[in-house]
Amino acid sequence: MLNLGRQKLSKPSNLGSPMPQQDDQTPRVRTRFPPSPTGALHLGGARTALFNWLFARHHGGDFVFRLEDTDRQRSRDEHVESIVRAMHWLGLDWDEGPFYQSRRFDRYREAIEQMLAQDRAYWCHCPPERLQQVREAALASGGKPMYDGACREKGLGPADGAVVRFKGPRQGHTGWRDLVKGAISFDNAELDDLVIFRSDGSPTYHLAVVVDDVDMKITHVIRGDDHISNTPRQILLYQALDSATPQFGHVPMILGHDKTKLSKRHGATAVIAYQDMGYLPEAMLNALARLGWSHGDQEIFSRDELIALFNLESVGKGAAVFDPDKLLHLNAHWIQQSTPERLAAALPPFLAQRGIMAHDQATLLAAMPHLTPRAKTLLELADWAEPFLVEAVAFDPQARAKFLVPANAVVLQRVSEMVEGLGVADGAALEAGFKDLAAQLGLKLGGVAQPVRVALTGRAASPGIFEVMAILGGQRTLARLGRALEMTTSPGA
RNA sequence: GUCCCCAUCGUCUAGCCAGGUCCAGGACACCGGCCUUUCACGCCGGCGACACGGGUUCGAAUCCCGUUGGGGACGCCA
Repeated sequence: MLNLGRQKLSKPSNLGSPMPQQDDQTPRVRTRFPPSPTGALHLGGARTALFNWLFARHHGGDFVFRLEDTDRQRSRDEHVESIVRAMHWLGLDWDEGPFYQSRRFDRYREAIEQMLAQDRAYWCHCPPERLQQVREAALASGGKPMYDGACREKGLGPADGAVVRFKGPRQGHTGWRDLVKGAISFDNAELDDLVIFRSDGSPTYHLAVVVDDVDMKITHVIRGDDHISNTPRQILLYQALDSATPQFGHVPMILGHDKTKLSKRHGATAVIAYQDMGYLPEAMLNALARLGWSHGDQEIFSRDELIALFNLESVGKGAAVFDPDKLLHLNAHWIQQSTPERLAAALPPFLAQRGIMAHDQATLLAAMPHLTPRAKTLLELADWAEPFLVEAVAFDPQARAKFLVPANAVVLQRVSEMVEGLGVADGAALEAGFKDLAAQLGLKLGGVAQPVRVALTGRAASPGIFEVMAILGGQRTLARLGRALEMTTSPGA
């Protein structure tokens, strides 16, 4: 069993001081994130979680985490674990929960009894086949596939295979002022009597969310706009339960590059996959926040800035397409902002992918500042770090064929002598020496630097050559120079 | 099909609510240049959009209507 107790991951600092001002008139802000554990946390869900979390943190309120697992067939523990892992990674900590709907069935049953007693719900004996027919008939005659209310006034009781339906109003309109979309209204005639209690004894989503949001005193429901059509039905349920409705904010969906609902066809959609690909959580948070929300022309936001600046008014109304390139760019930025220590701590898994199971930490730390401007992901960072961490460098065949040739033997020989004399600590002296040598040999600086670069790193691209030598140290520099010198005369091996 | 939502560069967006300062600004990507010992970083420049049609107005990206387009919902899934 996972430990899913009260979580306190990162304490959002109050730098920039968001405004946790709470007077006694306005109730404390409480938001929630209620995924159903039927799959991994995907980008859309993560953004919804982020917006709810930011809204709560901005207002100094509470963020509740709840698992909507009323569908026992599809809900799985492994998905709960992966969602929790993703939330942890992103640093979205919750104040209460996780609550499991599957453990609250008694409470839902109680609500249903109450509605039944007040004639706000009724038993329905219609078999699935009939429902299917009614839907098809409605569709055929150009209408909306809705339940026709056959059992509505029959006064039926429980029976095998029976369900309980909500007895909704047939006239009037149900609307609300949406926090992001503005006024929205539905004709109640468009709403049919939805099932709130299944024949297997479990409550349905609509009933469970409403009861939970009431019990958990949720004040703001921030969710994807694919829930807009559910909202009038839920508002009616709040009323049937004699409860006040929370405020609703429907944020636009995140689409794939072809502008359709995000799915596996669009590449990596599970947030946790980005951790494995070498992305930093701050980059993901930054990217997710900017998908739909904006603050003038600002593009870069730290977690604390997000908390200080986030508001629902600045959330756009149109759907957004997720752009992996922008995430990559943001990741490069946040890698550069990060500290060598933190990066080094996050690197082992990526190093391991390259077969490096152990390495010298001091060397890695020393190299880090020269590596970060070149890496857009931790995976790339590990790649750049490799030459500094392995005993014998792997030579890029092309680089070797081009630079470790007999004609360059003299270059390597002379540089070795130079290093023996000057050491590797004084970059300026080395540079002067390189220029001098280049002039003597009738070469440009690159003519000297490139063979040396390949000799020391095995590649044609690396940090500045004098930095490379300093990081490697005199001994290893000389050893690699020597080995490369041998290679210039034995092309095959 | 019915209902609901939406509509500024390829993408994310600012501007729209309180019409003129917008022949529309920023960012990513792309292209060119600079820097340079390589690759990056950085810097400079370029390409590139108000979906369409009416209306209101001296004036509309901004307000109104319509069209088109897109998305979502219509389950004993959430």
